[in-house]
Amino acid sequence: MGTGQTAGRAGGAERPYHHGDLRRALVAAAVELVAEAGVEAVSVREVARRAGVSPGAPFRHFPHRTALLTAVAEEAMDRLSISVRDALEAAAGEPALRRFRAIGVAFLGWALANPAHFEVISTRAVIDYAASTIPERNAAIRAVMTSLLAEAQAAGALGRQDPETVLLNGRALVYGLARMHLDGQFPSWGLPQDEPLAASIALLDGYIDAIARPA
Amino acid sequence: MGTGQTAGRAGGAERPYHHGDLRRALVAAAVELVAEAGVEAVSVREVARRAGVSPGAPFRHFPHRTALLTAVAEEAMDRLSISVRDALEAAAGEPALRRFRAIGVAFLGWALANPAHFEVISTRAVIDYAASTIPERNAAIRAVMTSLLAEAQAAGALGRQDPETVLLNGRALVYGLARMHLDGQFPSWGLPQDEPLAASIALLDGYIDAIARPA
DNA sequence: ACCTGAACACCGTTCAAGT
DNA sequence: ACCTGAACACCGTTCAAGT
Repeated sequence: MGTGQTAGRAGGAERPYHHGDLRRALVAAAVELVAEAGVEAVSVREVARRAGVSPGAPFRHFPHRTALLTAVAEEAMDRLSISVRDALEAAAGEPALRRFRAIGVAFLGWALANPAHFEVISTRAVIDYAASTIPERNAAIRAVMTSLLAEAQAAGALGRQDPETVLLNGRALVYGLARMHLDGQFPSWGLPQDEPLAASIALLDGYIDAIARPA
Repeated sequence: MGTGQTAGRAGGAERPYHHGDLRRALVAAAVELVAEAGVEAVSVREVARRAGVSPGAPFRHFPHRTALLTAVAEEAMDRLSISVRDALEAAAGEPALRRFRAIGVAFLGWALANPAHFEVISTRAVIDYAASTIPERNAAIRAVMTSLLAEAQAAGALGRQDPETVLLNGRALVYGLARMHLDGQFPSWGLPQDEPLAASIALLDGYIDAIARPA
């Protein structure tokens, strides 16, 4: 044990990393820190400490703190995308408007369960949003929503609203709810802190009902 | 000039403040900084510098940076409240649902025109939201919205949705739009960066139309 | 009563020097 | 090619000492 030579790619890197896959280790440490103590708790130095490396080392892999957090955000966005995909698979047989709803429910479920990660993928002040892969991930989800609403409209399931308005208002609603929760505003709007997801889904259902064609 | 004695209350405090109303000067400097360069640019030391005072002086008036920013947020919230009040006065003669809409328009107008101040009053990570006067200001606006929706319902202006759902979804929608704008997400949702207010109001109108009783 | 100025324990970031 | 460790210019916050 301890001949101090580790392969760069495969193999089981144990103990400290003097050579290992530092980039990945840094992102992993940052992801942990975000979950444990929120975005503001992520300092490059603390991440370096957790990776067992000197304070300057991370700058070999990320030009600045924002770039590190952007990598964290991209990983978080991947998880959100998977959540949405799973929800769509689970709702595969249902009408288009129900599948549209399922995306909202998945988003709310993920955002309320992972507030700090939701903050990272959302907040401009924290990451380089435009330069990240997040907009394209978003675009993919948006495209699914658009086609679901087109399908719903073709089936006569929509009311008076045009699909684009339904899409954007739905997105803003769900994003707004997730943000209100994150920003600690549920109490001041009479929403329960204990069952935030149930309350949020009930509101989403109210919205869906408002834009659906009357039965 | 310069006999170095300034009254604590009235009088015209000129030049530096060696004694003056430092608390107010600190808040004013912080408000300026927020507008100029955003929340993250507000450091206690920079605020002290702008007020012409030593780095430790602010801590005589605010226990921590968060308390200073909370004072900034309360001032910002006052301005937002005035904006809403003015909009309600301007819409005095109109039907309840139009006055409900006017509150949303005023909120959007203020938030999009003052993104950094909107961030300060909204973000939990930045201020002590619960301990501030902001929740009560919010409650006042919420109370007006509630009574407007009750009035709208009594007049038969609402569709199937119950007023509480209409209220909370309306709030989440408008908050979500303001946040999406602040977080730089308008482009990735196909919304114009140049005319964000017009686009947001159009969406709000779509929502109002969806919850209104069909004509 | 309020402010100064030095101090402490942190930051992000850079850069020579090491391996 | 990648990492160390010292350095720089910042922070928030505390606290003796000054007026």
